[in-house]
Amino acid sequence: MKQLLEHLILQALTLAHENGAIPSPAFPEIVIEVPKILSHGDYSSNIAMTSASIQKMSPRKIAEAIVKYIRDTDRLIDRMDIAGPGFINFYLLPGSWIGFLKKVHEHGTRYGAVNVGKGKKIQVEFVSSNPTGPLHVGHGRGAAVGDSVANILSFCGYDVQREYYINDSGRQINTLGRSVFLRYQELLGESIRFPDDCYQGGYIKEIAARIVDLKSNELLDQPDEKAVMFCARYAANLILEGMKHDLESFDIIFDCWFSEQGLYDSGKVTSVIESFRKRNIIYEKDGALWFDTMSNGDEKDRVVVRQNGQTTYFASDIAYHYDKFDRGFEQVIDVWGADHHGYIPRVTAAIVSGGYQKEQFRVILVQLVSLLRAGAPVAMSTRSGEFVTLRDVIQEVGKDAARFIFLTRSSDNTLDFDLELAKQKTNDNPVYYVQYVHARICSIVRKSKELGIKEVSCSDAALRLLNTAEDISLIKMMVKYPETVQFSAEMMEPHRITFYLMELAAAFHAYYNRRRVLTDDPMLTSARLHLITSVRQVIANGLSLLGVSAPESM
RNA sequence: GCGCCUGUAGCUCAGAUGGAUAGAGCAACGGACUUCUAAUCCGUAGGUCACAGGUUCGAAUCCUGUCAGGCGCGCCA
Repeated sequence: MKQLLEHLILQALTLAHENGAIPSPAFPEIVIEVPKILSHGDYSSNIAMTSASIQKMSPRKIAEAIVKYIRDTDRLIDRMDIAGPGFINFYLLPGSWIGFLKKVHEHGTRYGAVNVGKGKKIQVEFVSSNPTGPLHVGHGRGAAVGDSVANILSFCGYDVQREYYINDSGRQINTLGRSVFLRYQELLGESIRFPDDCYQGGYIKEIAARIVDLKSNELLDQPDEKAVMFCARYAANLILEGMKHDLESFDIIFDCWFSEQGLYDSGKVTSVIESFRKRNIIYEKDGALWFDTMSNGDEKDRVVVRQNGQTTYFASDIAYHYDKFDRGFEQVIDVWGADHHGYIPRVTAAIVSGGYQKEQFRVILVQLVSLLRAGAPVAMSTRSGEFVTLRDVIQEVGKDAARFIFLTRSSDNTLDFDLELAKQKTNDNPVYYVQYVHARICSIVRKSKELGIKEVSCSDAALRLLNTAEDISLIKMMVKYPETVQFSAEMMEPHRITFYLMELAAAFHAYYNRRRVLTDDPMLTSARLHLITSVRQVIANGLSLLGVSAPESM
């Protein structure tokens, strides 16, 4: 609809200029918006005001010229007003809405899909938690955001790949191995001293116990280094399997689990460093190798090879991001916890050094989650190993509630996740509010079938009966859906879908309480069935972008 | 000290490209089930958009500064 009005206005401007009503053929971008106040029309444009300085005319005069030259060939517009400082307000004929309503059923599960991606290969990397301990709520938020962004992009025509980067090399993995090996020794009766910098959680003991079952006391006879290595590999694999399992029960399936160690094994890390050396963008200082990130916007240069000869995490991360582009992705999205934000300039710098555009790389920062129970903070300490895992949360509140709640805030904001609230079936917990719409409509449809009403395609004459304020406002809400999806895709902000769904749900519940769907008038009944099944379709489509189910009954 | 995020109703938060009278939900108060699911709806009340300047026809939105809270500033990941 907006595009249509844009077209009409452009046409009017051109005509007005040709007929000498306005002097300049230069027109600013035409913006159509839905006024906040109903009495300001169905749509409005500020084009007359933005043109004022170019045309050197008063906004109202320009507006008059535009209105005069609008050629409404499709008979959509009831009337046009010029209001306030120069807004042009459009009031549509009630019948113009039915064309938009029909589109919902026409496009079905694809309704709302705007092809902005045009097949562009894009990768979304998210979660990427170190395999040194179970996933917690914070990872859950990253998972919900990443997966939903991937859903939305894919829906909008991007060729999307979901990837999980496994940090299976380096010091943390070694620490994991040491932690497990110590517990292993402890289980076999040796007296140990368990250092603070080792992983304290109970899961370490469980893993050690499994190794005892598997290997009995064999590892004790091996050199420590070898035993630690075995424990590290074994534990990391086990933890990774657990994460896969947890993520699957969160309905998240990755296309690729990418190993950091693999970058070392294939020599990619060393070859990247070698190429930097040849290009003189890497230099030696204080016995370490530094990469020049400062000339590309970082606040200082960064070490890639330490004094002790070991590469840093940054080194493999450079190789990793180059590898992404080598694999053909035109754009690369990383979903990170906000505590890593300081890392963005150096990775961006590395990407620019590699000859890529900085626009090809985008980080979605997700702020912290605080876990609460009935308003009181739940103690979370990785150090003591006492924390509520993502698995616990899913088990307690359910996948749908968890995913929905993670997406009820913009990622820029911290989020309080209250376990008691998430379980409650009230308005405080909007998942059910939205899902209830779907279930309610399914129930009406079931009822209609019991009454012998067949869901046949509905005539235009019947649809024209949808002319009450409630009917029109529901249809308007649905017309807004594709715009919402598109904007959500462009901004990579899934919470916009969440808020939209809550708004649509409110409009439907209001409708339900004021208008009966199943009436004595067969024509009206079929029209309203058509209307509400459209709402059901949009709710289902939106929920699927969030990764939340649409139940047929509740 | 520097960087990033946040500051909007009592509480939790929406407010893209600057637009008309700043919106929801919760909590409070008053109503609506002989009728398609009351996990619902309707109504009332609630605001110096942290503060101070600036930009312009017009600012919650853009710029500068200040204040408050969070996060980060390793040859850790």
